[in-house]
Amino acid sequence: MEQETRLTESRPASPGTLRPGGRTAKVRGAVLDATRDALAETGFHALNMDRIAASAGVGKTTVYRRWGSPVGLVTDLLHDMAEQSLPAADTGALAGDLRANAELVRDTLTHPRMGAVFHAVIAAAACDEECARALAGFYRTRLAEWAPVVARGAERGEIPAGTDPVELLRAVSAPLYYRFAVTHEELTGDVAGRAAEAALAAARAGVFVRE
Amino acid sequence: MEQETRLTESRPASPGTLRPGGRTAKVRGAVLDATRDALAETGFHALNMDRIAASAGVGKTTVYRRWGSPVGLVTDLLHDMAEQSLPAADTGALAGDLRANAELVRDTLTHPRMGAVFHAVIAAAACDEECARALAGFYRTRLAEWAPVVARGAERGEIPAGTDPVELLRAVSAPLYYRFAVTHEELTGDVAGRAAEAALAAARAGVFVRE
DNA sequence: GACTTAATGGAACAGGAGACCCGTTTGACT
DNA sequence: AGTCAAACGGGTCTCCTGTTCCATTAAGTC
Repeated sequence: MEQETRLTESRPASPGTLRPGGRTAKVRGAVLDATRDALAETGFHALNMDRIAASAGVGKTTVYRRWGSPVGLVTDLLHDMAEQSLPAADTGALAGDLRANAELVRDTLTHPRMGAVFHAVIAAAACDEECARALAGFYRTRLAEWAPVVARGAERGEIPAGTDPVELLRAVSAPLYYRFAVTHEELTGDVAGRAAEAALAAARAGVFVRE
Repeated sequence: MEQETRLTESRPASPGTLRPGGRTAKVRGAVLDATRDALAETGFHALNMDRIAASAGVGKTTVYRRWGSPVGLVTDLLHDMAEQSLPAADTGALAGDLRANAELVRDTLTHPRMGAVFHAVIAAAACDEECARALAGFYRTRLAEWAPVVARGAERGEIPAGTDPVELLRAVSAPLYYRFAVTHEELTGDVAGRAAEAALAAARAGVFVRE
């Protein structure tokens, strides 16, 4: 409860936003790096503010003041990730583009460092409303970046006109995230391939046409 | 770290397994009920061993001894859920059965009490290996219960022979869990319907045929 | 280059989580 | 019914988490 008030009042105009100079940015970089390391090594449940402060070479007061809690750290990590965007593929055929998208998701989730971060983000989002909103926003922008790929496919007539691009892209991601977050199965190349194929087959059948 | 040793040494032959008599079972029931309540009210991050003990009317020593941590509580809750199984549908047509499956998943995840439990379980599984295994086992049995439904559909020729039943069922669940756990979007009836339709379309196209 | 103020960091402090000890209760077995 | 062992529960103690206070450092501004 006090966690929630701290987060909502410290995020919009928190320390670091009014004076985004050299030191403040360095502190944030060091803390977020330390957070990534800690997540990769010991996971979200062991995320400890004091240890983060120590390994980032920063006063623990600062960490508590600016981030408030492990969930706050992960949420900020998410904001940081949202700022770096990767370009979408363009192989000339929708099947290839969707396959590339599925492989990108797979690579991210199986990456030893990134995978741990995503596990943490999902756990944190299940605990905290604000983190959930940040996560939703992250995927909204990520999917929007790839939407033109689907639109081009529709123009080429590979899928029915009126197909909802984002809905199709969600269908590609869903099987991968389902295995990653829910059943914790291994993400093989097969799984990614089938995710792309299944989504495309459904799109061709008109399941994602917006009425 | 000490959490891990405690869990591994207390779960396989923990108190309560050697003497599954009246009191022990009552204590477990009360504690798991209190856990469900707490999850529904305040979520996983606020799960507090002392408060659980108090609201279950049980000594906190007992809760610490038998479950060790919030993750342990949620893991046991999961074991408890795994024991109650619901019968699979049989509408006579695969499309209807898959739709029923999707609706069942949707009802579970949107159920105010159950939804909170699933959020907690997913968060706990992201933190703890043993909980992740328990969750994986839960879905293995759940999906196995529905596999005959798909097999009947294949016999009726509604999908290609050789279609992997579990793979098809995963495809139905995936979009729902993706929205539930990752993007935290609302699970409308539309979403469930499209999940079933898309999975069936992909199956008809032969995407889930085991080579 | 001096001034103002945001941000940092060290130290001390309070509160609560979690472990331990040991007496009590209760189920299982004869 | 009586015995034994297992599980429960109250009380206590310790250590860690998170907060507060204040001096120090360094951005931004003139």
